[in-house]
Amino acid sequence: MNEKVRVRFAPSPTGYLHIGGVRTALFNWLFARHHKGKFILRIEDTDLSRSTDESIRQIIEGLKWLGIDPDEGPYRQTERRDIYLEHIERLLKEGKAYQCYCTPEELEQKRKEALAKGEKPRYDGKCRNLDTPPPGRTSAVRFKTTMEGNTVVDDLLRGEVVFDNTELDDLIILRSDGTPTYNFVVVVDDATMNITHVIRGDDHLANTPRQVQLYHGLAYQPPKFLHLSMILGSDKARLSKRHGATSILSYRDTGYLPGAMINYLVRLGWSYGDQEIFSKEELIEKFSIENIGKSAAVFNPEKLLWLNSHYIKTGDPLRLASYLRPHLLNEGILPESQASEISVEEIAKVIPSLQERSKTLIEMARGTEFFFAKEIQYDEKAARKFLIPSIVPIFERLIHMFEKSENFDTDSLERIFTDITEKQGLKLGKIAQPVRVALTGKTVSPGIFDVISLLGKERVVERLKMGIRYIG
RNA sequence: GGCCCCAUCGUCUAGUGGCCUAGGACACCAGCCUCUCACGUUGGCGACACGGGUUCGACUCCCGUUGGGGCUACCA
Repeated sequence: MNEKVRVRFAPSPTGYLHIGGVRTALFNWLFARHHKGKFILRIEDTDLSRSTDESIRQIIEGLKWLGIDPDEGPYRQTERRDIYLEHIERLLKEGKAYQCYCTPEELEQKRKEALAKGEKPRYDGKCRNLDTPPPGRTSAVRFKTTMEGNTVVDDLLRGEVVFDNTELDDLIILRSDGTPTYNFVVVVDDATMNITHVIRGDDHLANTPRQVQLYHGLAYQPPKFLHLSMILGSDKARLSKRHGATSILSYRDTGYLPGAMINYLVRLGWSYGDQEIFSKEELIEKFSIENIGKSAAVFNPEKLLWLNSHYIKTGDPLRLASYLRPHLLNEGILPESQASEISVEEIAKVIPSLQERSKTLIEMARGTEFFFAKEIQYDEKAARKFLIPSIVPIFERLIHMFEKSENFDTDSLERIFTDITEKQGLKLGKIAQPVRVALTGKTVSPGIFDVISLLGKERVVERLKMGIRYIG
């Protein structure tokens, strides 16, 4: 690993960027950063019919949100067509590949027959030694696979994985429409981009012997391989839409912090003793292949939530404020005009009062309503229960005390409340709840002294008076 | 079906032949704290898939079984 490390993340833009892909990207990125190497983003868009620009946009946006920044790319395979054709030409010239005139329909037919007989469907090599091409047919190009002996994949995680070459067949490297196929371009790309380590999902392991043969055919040195185990859903099936949100951006949009996401994902398949919490810098320093696990991991939303709440709890209010702003807008707490104008400093003021009681930024956004709302709405049940005539004298007393109080910090406020509860022989709860409802409209809020202090004398007095008017 | 990978609490994992009466974290349950909701805190529940070897000694090594996952396309 003293050579310059070059790794890549190579998603296909055929849907949203999902959790599993992000974990792969993260491991590649950490590996590159740890070894001071390069992390390259490459879009595998050889399947024209399924690739979309929207998907590419989402991949880039998702990685950006998480701070998984590429050093090179995004490269797009559709832009590297000439390179692939050159390589195909070379194989053809060297007799290592050949034109295949079989139609997809014929192939499909043969596959069905093989399956029906309980055999493994393999290409029968019909066109392999054809002297005269059948007229009027388009052709695809197949690679001449070596079918004797075996191919060994040397995997950094799993050791030597041996495949019997009789399991393989001549794979198509150029479709009849002139576009190259995945197993071929991935080899050409990784070779020509000087990728040193291919770290990717387990689902690619079984295709790797084909790729190894291609490396040999092309006279390229294969990279080191490392196949990560999959991330599964709660039913142990491969993670998919059925398991709920799997798009990385949906986590951003539902109030998760990128640091929490990274911290969660890295622990799916990697560990460092008993440690659970890692900063990015720490991960870069500590990440190593030796501590990657071999077994598949089940995605556990509860633990992600816990990590998110941890990061909210311990986060810097100013930083949290910038993440909170879009949710303030989305939740309708602040109108668009105001949301863009208000400073992070202003937003950050309320945040400490909510850090301990918010598991997501959405929860936090909702919790700020008392602070940002011009006029508060009473929750009907709360008002009926707590805004009752017997509380009016207390409110009046509080208004009086607040108005003559010079300090409005939580300590001074607590003294005012203690004074009242002692004189009246009441428990704090007896007056805190009605005050809470008068000030926030709800029975749930940050600590009452925090609420009062944050709101400031003027608004507190105003809302208490409004409460009195409501009662009377 | 064939081939390949994997196997410690419900979940993520520590464990690299004696340190294990198997540790931590999430979740769950109970107590404490308390102005609401939370936070916090204390305790509890809870696993080496099974069967054979190897060894003085296996969670750790080997084989098999079972279970799960992946691949088996002119998808990636």
